[in-house]
Amino acid sequence: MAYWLMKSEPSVFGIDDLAKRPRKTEPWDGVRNYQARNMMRDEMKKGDLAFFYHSSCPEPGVVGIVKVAREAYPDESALDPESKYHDPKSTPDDPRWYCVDVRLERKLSRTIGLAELKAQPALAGMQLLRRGNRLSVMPVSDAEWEYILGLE
DNA sequence: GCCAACGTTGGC
DNA sequence: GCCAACGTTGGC
Repeated sequence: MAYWLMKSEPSVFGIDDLAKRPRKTEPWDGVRNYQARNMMRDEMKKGDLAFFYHSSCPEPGVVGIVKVAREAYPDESALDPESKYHDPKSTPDDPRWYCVDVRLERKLSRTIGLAELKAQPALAGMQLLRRGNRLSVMPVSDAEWEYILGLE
């Protein structure tokens, strides 16, 4: 079982939006970065856990835990001309983009903010904290996972 | 709104 | 294959 971190802008889709979904489950679509896609498509397994991270907002940070409910399948939003995630280079026969389904495990009791994460020497090597990091889906080590939950 | 850091695109 | 231009991300 692997651990992950997945970013979303709460003004677009936040943890409270996920909580309101039927069965608290939602396709994690719209990822348009090859590295992130490859991790979702090739490495994410059903049952894996991920931190739900709020980005581009007043208090960026980890706000909850989600579980991978369905492994990667073609991202239909790429095929939909009406979607803002539409990619004309993706076709049903040769889908370029993939998504997984995530289900809310639980909201954290509080936001564990980016500033707080940065202040932890134990997390100095975390991918999220590396300079210029822009990946929206990234792995989290077992040690990082447990340490962050210990901060809650 | 600014800007640094990337990723992608396309001409050559 | 190189690289400049451009677009996007995301913290501040």
